[in-house]
Parts: sequence; C-alpha cells; structure tokens
Amino acid sequence: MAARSTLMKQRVLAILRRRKRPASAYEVLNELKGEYPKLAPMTVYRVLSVLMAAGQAHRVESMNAFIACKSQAHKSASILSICDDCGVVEETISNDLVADLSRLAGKSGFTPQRHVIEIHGQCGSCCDGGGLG
Amino acid sequence: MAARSTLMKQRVLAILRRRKRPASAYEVLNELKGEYPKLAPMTVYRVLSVLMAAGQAHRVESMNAFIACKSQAHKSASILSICDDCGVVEETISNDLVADLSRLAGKSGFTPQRHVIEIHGQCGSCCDGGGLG
DNA sequence: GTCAAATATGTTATGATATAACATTATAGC
DNA sequence: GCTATAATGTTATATCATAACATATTTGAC
Repeated sequence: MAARSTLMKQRVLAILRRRKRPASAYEVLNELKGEYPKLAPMTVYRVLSVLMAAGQAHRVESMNAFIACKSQAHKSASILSICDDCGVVEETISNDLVADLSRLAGKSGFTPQRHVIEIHGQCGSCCDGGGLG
Repeated sequence: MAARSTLMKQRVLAILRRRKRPASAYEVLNELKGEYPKLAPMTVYRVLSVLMAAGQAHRVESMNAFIACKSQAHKSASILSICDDCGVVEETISNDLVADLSRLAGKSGFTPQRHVIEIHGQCGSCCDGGGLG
C-alpha cells in the first residue's frame, strides 16, 4: 500500500516548513487549533512519527522539537547545526562523517542503527552581526 | 572558592555511577526519597546541572536521562553509544571526529559550542547473544 | 461490491520531564 | 561578624509524551 498523504500530514508538514525554527509538538498543535479546535496532542504526535518514519521530518533530540526535512531523500543521518541565538537549524548530510562515527562505535562491537548528531552554537549571521561586532 | 563537593552532589553522582543505564532525574529522585523524603525534583535538576557543568555527568539528550562521566577529564564532547536492547551506554572520546564535525559545521559560518553525538543500536553483548543466534 | 487488513483519527486520562519564582541555609574568604 | 556565593527548600506550574480503547477511512484482494 502506498503511503497516503492525508490532510493532517500535509498540514503538519506545512507548519514545520513554514517555520525557520524547530516547533514543539504543542506549538504545532496550537497552530492547528484554529482549523481543528478539538485536536488532541496524541494526534499531532502520531502524525509527527509518521512523517519522521517517512523521512519528511526530523526530531531535534536536544530540544524536544521537530523540523521539516530540508534535504532530498538521504540515507545517512542528518547533522543539525542549531543556533542558540536565533534558533535556526541547518541540516547537513555527510555520509563520510556518519560512516566514521559508525566505524568508531563499531570498534567495541556496537551495531549502530540511528545516529543523533546535533551541534549547538551560533550561526554565521548571529556571529557576524552579534554583540561583539 | 573551590567547588564544594556537597553531600547531595555525592549522593547523586553515586547513584549515576552505580547504574549501568542512564537514569532520569525522577529515578534519581526516587532513589533519594528514602534518605530525603521531602526532596523535590528541582533540587535534583539543580544538582545534575552542577555535575554536568563540572563534567562529572552527562545528559543523554535522546533519552532525557543522565549518566556519570566515565572518561577522565576530556575537553571534546563524548560520543555515546546507547544499546536499545540492554540500555547500556558506552562513552567514547574522539577529538578527531569532533574536530571533523566542527569543521563541517563551520563551512557555513557556524561556530560550534556544544556537540551532541549519540548512537542508538545494539551493543556487542546483545548482538552476540541476541535472538539471531 | 464486500471483506479484511492496514492506516488514520478521535477521545479520555494520565504519566513523565522540566522550570519559574521566591525563601532560607550553609560555606568560604575577609 | 560580615558579605558574597553556592546550595537547598518549597510551592506551583509549565511542558512534553503516551496508554488504552473507540471509530472511521482507505486500500487491495477477491
């Protein structure tokens, strides 16, 4: 059965795409409250997990929040650069780096299944324009 | 003023060290309830953040949980290999890999401050002994 | 078309994680 | 003793996430 693109999935994905910053599940919920006043958190979490399984959204583990996937279909994990000043998240793909990481973890017999790679710091704009200029 | 090693810090650290698996703040709280029946979550979170600032504990972002630092003093971020079967977390240090990651993120002008590197999968013991025998 | 399987959503309740805000106590250095 | 800092107490609340069970919709097989 082909994956259905339901209205709710489209709505949630549109909200994530519209934002520059990660959205919490409850922020998504609040945005949908206008259109679906009775919407429950459970539904949002369910839609988010379907989107994540499909690679259309990612969870930012260190923020308990979610972003739309900005890369084309990618097999290796995303590397997320998170600006702690403006909140913008940049997604980078590096098969090599993820492979290196897997190799390193594998040295002790570990079998990697899912990589979480998140870097907090300041983005270019915030460094340039920031308070030290 | 030298950092004080208060009783509460010692207790929390001892709990984290005693465990093989990450502990949530509330699990730590429950273990301390015997000795400190009135202990509040806030206190535990505060102690945990002092321990983390001192490099004696780490937060496992993808689990909302905490571990004692098992490496000696290290400047670069830990790489955590988390077994989803048995829950054991292994801590690895690789200045090189973290440097590569910083370089990669830096290409777009990003200035890294804190790296979160967590790998979920199966540890050697769980792979070997696991259901595929 | 209808049946069954899979997927999606509704609904209610609750569990789990985390912090704000303000008060009090303990310690170190002088 | 006094002061600054660090630690803890206390109360309340905010935020994040899922369990459990019910209903509806879509799809594919026949």
